Amino acid sequence: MNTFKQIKSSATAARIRALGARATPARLAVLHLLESAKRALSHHDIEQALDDAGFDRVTLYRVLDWMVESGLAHRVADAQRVFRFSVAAPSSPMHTLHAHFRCDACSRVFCLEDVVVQSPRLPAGFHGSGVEFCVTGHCAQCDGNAVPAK
Amino acid sequence: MNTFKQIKSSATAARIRALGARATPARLAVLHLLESAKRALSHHDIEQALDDAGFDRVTLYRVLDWMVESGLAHRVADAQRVFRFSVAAPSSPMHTLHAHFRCDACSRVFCLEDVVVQSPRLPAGFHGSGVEFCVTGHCAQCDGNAVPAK
DNA sequence: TGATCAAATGCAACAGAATTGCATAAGCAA
DNA sequence: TTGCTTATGCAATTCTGTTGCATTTGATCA
Repeated sequence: MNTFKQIKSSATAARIRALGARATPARLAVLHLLESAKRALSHHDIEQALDDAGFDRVTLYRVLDWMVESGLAHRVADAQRVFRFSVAAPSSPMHTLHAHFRCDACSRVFCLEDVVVQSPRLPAGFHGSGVEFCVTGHCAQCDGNAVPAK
Repeated sequence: MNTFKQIKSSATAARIRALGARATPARLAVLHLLESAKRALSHHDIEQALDDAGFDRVTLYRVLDWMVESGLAHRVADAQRVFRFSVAAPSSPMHTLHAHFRCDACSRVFCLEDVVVQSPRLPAGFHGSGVEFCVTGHCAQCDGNAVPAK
């Protein structure tokens, strides 16, 4: 397992400093976690995954807020009205054409990378700047299983 | 303003009784309100709109739960992780192909009646049963105004 | 009408997610 | 290493929604 010292000079740390922010352990850990996750994580997921490091709950909230503000991550409210976070694709011009899949059984949220979302025609006077698109159903692990995955 | 007596035998009341439920003042009031609203209302919106009647907070929550259960209304979690409710179109087979517009300025949610949403292709093993589609931006009243509409 | 009874309500307490204030700790530039 | 600004940790609070339970009431039937 990497210590803070070891990853302090990593590309991730440089990316954080390039934004004018400090490369702190909490930011490095959360960013690494989100980058390695294939799905959108809740604050609770992140807290459990980084339990060893012992970050304060509020610190994680603030790191996530900062990531969303600086464009490193997306934030969506899931059906249980809990925020979920996923890394923003660096190439994506706006984090607006993002699609998700939420499993009704295990409540996990997956990013649908290759789904193209187009904005529909809107009523007169309305101007759209972003689109949220979420499909619900059963994920590959839960489909056909009585017991939800993990 | 209509008294409870006056609207007790209305078509709305009959619709409620047809579902095997009692036509109570709270249900009539909420149903009337949602039917006359052009947008999805939060519990807070509803509480304020029906302030005169003095319904308890919990009663409104339970009426809304009942409406969703019996198919009279849709419920979605908005970007601020607040539930919003809108009447279900009686003809609509499933409340899955529903599209919304959320104003970034005033946070109100509008129903986009005529937008057709189709489910995208999903990864192997995934099975979708519903779709949520929400466009964000500025509504007709807030567009170009510095101060958000009410 | 009036009695009856399950369904609905009101009140209080609770629960979970997220935010705010403030004193302390720590990253990083000089 | 020093100093300053940013980030963190802790406690308390807000906001949204839920649960338990005693009381009231809508609708049925005599």
